[in-house]
Amino acid sequence: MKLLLLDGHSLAYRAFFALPTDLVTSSGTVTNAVFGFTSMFAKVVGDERPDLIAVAFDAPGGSTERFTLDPQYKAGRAATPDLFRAQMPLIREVLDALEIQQLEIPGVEADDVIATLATQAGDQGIDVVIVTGDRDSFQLVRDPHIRVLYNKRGVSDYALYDEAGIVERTGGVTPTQWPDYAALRGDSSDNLPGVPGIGEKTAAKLINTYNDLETIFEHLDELPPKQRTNLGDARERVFTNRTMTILRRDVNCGVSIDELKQGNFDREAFRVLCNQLEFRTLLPRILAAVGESESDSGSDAAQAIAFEVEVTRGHDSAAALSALESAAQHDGFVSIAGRFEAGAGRTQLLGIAVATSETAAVYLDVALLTEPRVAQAFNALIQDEVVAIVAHRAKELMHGCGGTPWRNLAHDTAVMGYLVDPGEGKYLLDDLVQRYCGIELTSPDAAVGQLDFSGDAELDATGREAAAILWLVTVLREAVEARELTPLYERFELPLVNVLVTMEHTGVGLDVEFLQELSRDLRTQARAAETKIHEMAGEPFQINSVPQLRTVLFEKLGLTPVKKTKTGPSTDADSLQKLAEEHPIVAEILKYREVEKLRSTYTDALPPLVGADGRIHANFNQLVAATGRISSETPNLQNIPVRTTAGREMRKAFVAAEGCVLLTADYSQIELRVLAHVALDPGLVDAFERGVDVHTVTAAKVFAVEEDDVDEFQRRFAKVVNYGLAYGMEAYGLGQRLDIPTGQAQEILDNYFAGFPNVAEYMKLTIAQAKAVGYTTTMFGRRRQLPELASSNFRIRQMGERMAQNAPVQGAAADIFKLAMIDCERALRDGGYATQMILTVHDELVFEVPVDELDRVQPVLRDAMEHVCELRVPLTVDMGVGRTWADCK
DNA sequence: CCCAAGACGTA
DNA sequence: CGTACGTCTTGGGC
Repeated sequence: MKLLLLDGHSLAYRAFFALPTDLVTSSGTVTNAVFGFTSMFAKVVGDERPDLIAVAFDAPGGSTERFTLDPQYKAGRAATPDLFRAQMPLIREVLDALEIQQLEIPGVEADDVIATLATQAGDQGIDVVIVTGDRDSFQLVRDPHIRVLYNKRGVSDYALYDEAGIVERTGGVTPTQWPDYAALRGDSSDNLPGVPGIGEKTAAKLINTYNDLETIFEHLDELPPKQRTNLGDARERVFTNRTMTILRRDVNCGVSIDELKQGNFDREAFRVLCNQLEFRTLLPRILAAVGESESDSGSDAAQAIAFEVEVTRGHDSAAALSALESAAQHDGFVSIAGRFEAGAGRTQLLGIAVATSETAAVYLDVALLTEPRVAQAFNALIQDEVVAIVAHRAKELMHGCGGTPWRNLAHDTAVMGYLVDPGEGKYLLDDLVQRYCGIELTSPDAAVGQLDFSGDAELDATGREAAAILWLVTVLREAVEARELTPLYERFELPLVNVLVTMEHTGVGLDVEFLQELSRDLRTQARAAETKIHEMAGEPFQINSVPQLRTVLFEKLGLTPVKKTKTGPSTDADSLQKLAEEHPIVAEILKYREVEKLRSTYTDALPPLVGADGRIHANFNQLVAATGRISSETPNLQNIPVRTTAGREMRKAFVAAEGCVLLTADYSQIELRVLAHVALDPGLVDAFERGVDVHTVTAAKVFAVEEDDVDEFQRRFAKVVNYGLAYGMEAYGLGQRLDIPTGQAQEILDNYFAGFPNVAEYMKLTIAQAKAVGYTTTMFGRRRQLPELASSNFRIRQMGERMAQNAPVQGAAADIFKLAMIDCERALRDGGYATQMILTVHDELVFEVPVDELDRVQPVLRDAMEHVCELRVPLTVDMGVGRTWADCK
């Protein structure tokens, strides 16, 4: 006998956030949560085949009991988005149609209902599986009968926990100990504060050592001083937390266990409902999972989505040759997956798998690939303009294969995943395959963790990846197309992969000796500052340590705190600046910070990253920034100092190769120009068309003076306003920034919006539109999902509004810039230039140019950049030339 | 070896 | 109480 208990609210909520809200019926009903929940339901029912099922829902008011104990319970929690709430009745309707028992007990949460039923059933020797995304259910697990099927994330990622599983997952905490553990750790989503300094790890350790809260508090004296005081202070809170976390097992549910049988449902009625919801693929899955499907024999096949891949290993060059040659003849997508020693793209490639069908792949060891004839065949494959190559994170694979671009790259599934939801995060192949295709990529062998000494499992995995990419391509193409992202994908993102791989492969020359000398100099300066600081403080201490610095400044020397962080007064540069008058130590600290920052982040961190070729090869990441920008890591070459004189020195270390110079090309005020274009503001457009300084024009409007009479001070204010605006800045922030009263800042803003009325209008419209659809769009169609806008939490919603104002502007600038990179690269290639693009910094490109082609290439690049697209205002590019980056002025 | 917090570099 | 990033040091802990 098996009972399945589902937490309806928790699962539906997970589904809602896992799936895009543009899952709508043709009549406009958003169905992502219904679809996701039903899909989850079909999967677990199909997998578990329970005899009894019940779905519990939270009572509308929540738990009366917990609320009485702590009025703050679940306070501050984002109200359920309207789009979600509207779908709950539909979920109930689906379950009704399936004749599944639903329980909603007034004054009680779903958890407690489940706890009660699970305990009753367990006592009767019935096997219970609890399906939920709420970890508090872990306390219910009891061998051998009660287990939790925990929804880790998304709609298809689950883990089934028995007692041992819980212990393993939590780092030693047993189900019985769960409430004590959770009480220490707190629960931010339920607004139960934990103990400062005690996170999951520490809580688990304490529970492991002392077993329960009572014992911990009896042995406080054995703990480190910090923990002791923190625990002591939080004592009452912690015990309340525990009471709140313990689930009730005495709820009067009004049903007995044996009544939780699925009723005889009306298949036709259900079919009609599915049609209304436009669940085409779901209908057969549900029917297969629940009760016998139409054709009994086919039921198993329908629910388990088979993903068998036959991976063969090419053992010799003949096998490799024939595999590569037949791939080259293939009339359709050819997918390639790579296996790397460690990090993809940055370490040795061990082998590749090639697939031309969704069920078979060939794995080739890198040793084979280096044999001349095989290498030739492989090169033919990746360079052949007719063959359509698809890959996942193609750029990394290209690096593994020698760092040259693949002109026949037809698709990159990671890039598509990014475009569909650029905030999602990692775009792991197995995640995408699971989400979009409903397929478990990990092979059954790997899943059970079999030890494997032959390495065959890894080859197998690479082969499966190659095959899975072919599954994914089709589905993602549809997803991209459905969101009208195809032009952006084909014209911008996909060609960019080749530009980036070339740029990363080329790298930038670094003068290591220069940096080492600079490092010595900085170290001396730091020492000098350090000595003075320690003298003035009257004792030596770690200046880099914020807690220690706080003690010295605000306790010992009695300085006045300016602003606070959540752990104490802030010591950031802004605050310290304001304290400079109070004590001479402040200036020295600022100095110390400055030189130490430069030393640790630049002069000392960069040289170890230089490759065998004497150059730095950063990783320019196309898939991280939610707005569409490119980011740079290991190292970050997009934050090399430039604002201060001392900082700018760093740029002298970035040097052109022998016979070359560096050429920088940066868009002048690209974001403001984008704003002028999209807002179609006459004042802004006019300023850019006249080619005058936009900050001066702004200053004239804001301070009501003639443009000729604007002074430096007014211009500086105007500049802050201009940029702050694109970030959704308000009066308070502007005031802080300019060190003026909020009222005065408000006046400036009012004047601004009076002077540029369309900007105000545009911002309002943008926010309203984003709220209506749940995402923003750039002028080139790039989307950014903004779930924050649906939050009931004021602060989060406001943050969402600022992001909504910024994303279309920053994003469009990024779009334009990416197009410029592509066009520049093409111009260089078509013109047969030896010039290389080596850096990209949001609105600036750096090229390495052979001296003898500088005069010819400069206008070519300028033209490519300035005419990359047609805006209502001109795009202008400033260029600089020099031996080092610092000299490019 | 890992994590969080705070600080700070860039556009 | 201004967006978007990546990296460093500390301090605590595993």
